[in-house]
Amino acid sequence: MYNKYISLLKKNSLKVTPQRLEIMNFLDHNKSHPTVDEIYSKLKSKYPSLSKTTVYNSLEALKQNNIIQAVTISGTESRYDMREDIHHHFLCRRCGKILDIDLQCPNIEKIKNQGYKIEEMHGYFKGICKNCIEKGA
Amino acid sequence: MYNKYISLLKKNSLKVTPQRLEIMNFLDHNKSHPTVDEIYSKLKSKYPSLSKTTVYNSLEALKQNNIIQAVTISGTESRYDMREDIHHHFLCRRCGKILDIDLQCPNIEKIKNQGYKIEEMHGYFKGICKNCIEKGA
DNA sequence: TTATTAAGTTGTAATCATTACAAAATAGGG
DNA sequence: CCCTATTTTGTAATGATTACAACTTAATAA
Repeated sequence: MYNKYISLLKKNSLKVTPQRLEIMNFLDHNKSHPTVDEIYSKLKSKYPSLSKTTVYNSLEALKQNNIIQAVTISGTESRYDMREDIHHHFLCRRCGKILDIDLQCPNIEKIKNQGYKIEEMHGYFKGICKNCIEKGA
Repeated sequence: MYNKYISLLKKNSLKVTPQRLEIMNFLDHNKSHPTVDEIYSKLKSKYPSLSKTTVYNSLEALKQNNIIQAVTISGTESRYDMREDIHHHFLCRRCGKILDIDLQCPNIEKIKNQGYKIEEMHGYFKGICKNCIEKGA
């Protein structure tokens, strides 16, 4: 059911293309913060005509319209996230996974009151995740 | 007076080299979160033998030892910061400046209590800074 | 439905930050 | 002063991202 994605695109005056629908669908069903390359590789096998530039272009358009969010926690590549609510991210140094951390930032209001206009907020934590701590020695 | 930097290096079992001292001194006196290229260019004119690889290497060593911090807010390049206290960053989309935001994150303890080991914490805000809002129409 | 055109897609070729590597230099302990 | 591990240096890769131009298509209006 791509209706959800179609209306999101239309609401933002973006043309509805099969490529964009596939990318949105992929992100919606892969919450592991995939890289451009992961998105491209997976979709390429199903849609051989897909170009990596299209993936970049589409992600950029979706990001500009706040449909998706770029997660730059690793420092070397962007990862993408389709969640709408504000949340933070945790990068595990041992297993490399990027986990969602659900918490509110009580500081945003404070900064707004200081005269800043806030358009984006990112909270990144790095360390060792619960899972790896339990497994590891 | 480079004594401060010398003892910081020694405390961390890093060799004291003129390159490292210059880089530390530069960061200490340039709180504008310079890029590798900015650090390199400025120091290169004073110390022509300096190599950009050395800047990268030194920054990496200093980062590993928590003497400096990498700020990856822009997504395209790392910037560096010598402040010791925990603080957040604000990237102004209009003037491009990266500003320090002094506030505590009350959530760190919460996440630790959930079983995560936290080694780093980064809070990034993006928007328009006070200054640009006042100047702009 | 068809014609029109602005928007989107594609592939290739740049770009640019960062890393790899190996040879030369040097810091610091003995 | 010697020795050796560490650091510096320059050059050459790497890898993510962007630029670009030709081609294609979505969406609008007649």
